[in-house]
Amino acid sequence: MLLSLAPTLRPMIERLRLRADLSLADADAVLALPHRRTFLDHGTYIVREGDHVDRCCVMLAGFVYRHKVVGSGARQILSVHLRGDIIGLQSSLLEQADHNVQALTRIEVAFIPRQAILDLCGRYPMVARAIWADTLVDASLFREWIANVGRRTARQRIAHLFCELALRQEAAGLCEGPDYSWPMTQEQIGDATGLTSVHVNRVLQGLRAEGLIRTAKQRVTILDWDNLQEAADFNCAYLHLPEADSRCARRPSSSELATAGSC
Amino acid sequence: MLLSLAPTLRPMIERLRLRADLSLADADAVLALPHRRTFLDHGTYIVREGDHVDRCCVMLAGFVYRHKVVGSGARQILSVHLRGDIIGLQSSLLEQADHNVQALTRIEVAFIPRQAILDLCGRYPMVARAIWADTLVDASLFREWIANVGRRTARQRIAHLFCELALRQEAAGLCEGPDYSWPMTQEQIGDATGLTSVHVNRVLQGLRAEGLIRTAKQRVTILDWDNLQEAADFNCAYLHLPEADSRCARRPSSSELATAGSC
DNA sequence: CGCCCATTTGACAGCTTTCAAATCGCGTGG
DNA sequence: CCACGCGATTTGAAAGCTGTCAAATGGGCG
Repeated sequence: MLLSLAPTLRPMIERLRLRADLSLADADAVLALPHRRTFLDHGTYIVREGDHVDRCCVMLAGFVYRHKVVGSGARQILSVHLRGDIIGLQSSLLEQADHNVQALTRIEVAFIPRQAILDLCGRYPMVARAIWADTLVDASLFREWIANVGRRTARQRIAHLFCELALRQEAAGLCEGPDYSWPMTQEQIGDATGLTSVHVNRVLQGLRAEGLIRTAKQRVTILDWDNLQEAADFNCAYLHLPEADSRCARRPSSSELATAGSC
Repeated sequence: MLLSLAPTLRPMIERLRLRADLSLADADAVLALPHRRTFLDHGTYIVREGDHVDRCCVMLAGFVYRHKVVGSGARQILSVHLRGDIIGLQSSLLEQADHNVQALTRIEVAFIPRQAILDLCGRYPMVARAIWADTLVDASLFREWIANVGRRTARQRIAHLFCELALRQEAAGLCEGPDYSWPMTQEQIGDATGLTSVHVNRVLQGLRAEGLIRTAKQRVTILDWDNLQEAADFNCAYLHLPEADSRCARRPSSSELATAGSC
């Protein structure tokens, strides 16, 4: 059942299995994809706006973020990505990249040639469907972010970002209780939520004072999930996580998590 | 070369041809898709958040918009769609719809069963690739909108919306000079840009006073494209319109358009 | 002619931004 | 082990863009 030889791309399989029912043959074909595994330092650009990209990138460890720079020089972060996420498909099917992708932390990734992906999709329809579905989930997150920066208060936006990254880390099997890694500075939180770092700082102080979160260096502890979720106006449906359906509206509290063994 | 029988889905072919090189066989297969053509009144919901959707929808005429409603009751418009756009693929590959799709005007659409699309994609890889690429362009627009509501001023956001819809109408072959149909009320412009209708009204007055645009009922005239584009911080690269490459950074002025015959 | 929705207008409150400047945290070098 | 350096976090005060709340005006349609 589990695959043997150098399963570098296993995070990719795990992800695609969430998006469609893959047969063993499908999974083997994915694992057999040609790829180059590498480590990259914090700050490294994976894609630059305007680039012509001919490969995609599977996240194995660490965090990256997509962003755009507007005319005034301000930066807008568009999404954050972690283990299992597949990025750069956009850029590889389209003419040129319309945004930047940059490492938020030191990362481990696998680069897969664009043509290998296209060939795979041509021969394994269910894999194609899974990858396509994954890009559609990507788009769903973008839509939620539009609503987040467009119609929520600063407090809600920031709390929402915490909820999203926490749940996605859980889904990727990265969590250990209510404690999550937190790769963003306050300035980056601002760039993700359309706020200034100064204001982010003040809102963060509020969330801490209310006992919703606790921050340490590079980590965050969610002390009160229920209230944080409410403060965030967060509904995880947009993440399209299978089996999250029932747990979603009211996700298990931190204490329940310990016994549920889901982490 | 041109196709004969009831080419209801021709707008879809024209769109997909922008996304990939389709053979005649590919095109015929698309035109042969089973579908139901219908007219729907302004305000009709095509997809509701939470729906389980089993069809997609090709726009033939009129405008629709996607939107979400946040906890406070405020609405955020996520995108506007016109002739040739294919919507509801998101909802048909994923479990349930994460946003609403509603008619902005009276519209003409063709509904295609989800399974027919999946079958088609399985048998015609280039069609699959074209449709996939089209959904990726969709995602690109979402990303630009995140940057728009997140990091631009009210004036830029609104001007940007005008630029986008103008260029997309041109690309769809809907325009007749610098005069475009404009299906949105000021309140809807606000919902699309994260502003209130009151403020939209004031900004609009500014744009008119500066001679950038002129609005009539349901229509807008772009009087000074170059300056509107500059006021909008608009760069059309994110639309991924073929051949717009060179015209993009500096698009032909209104006067040039008349002689270029591009409309 | 009258209703209803969209557009305007005014005054005022307020959430966020700006602009500095101080403090903190932490890896590095002496 | 401690000083240094630099980025990240905090803090303060003041300005400003945008929102809020009404109310008036305008335009289209039955």
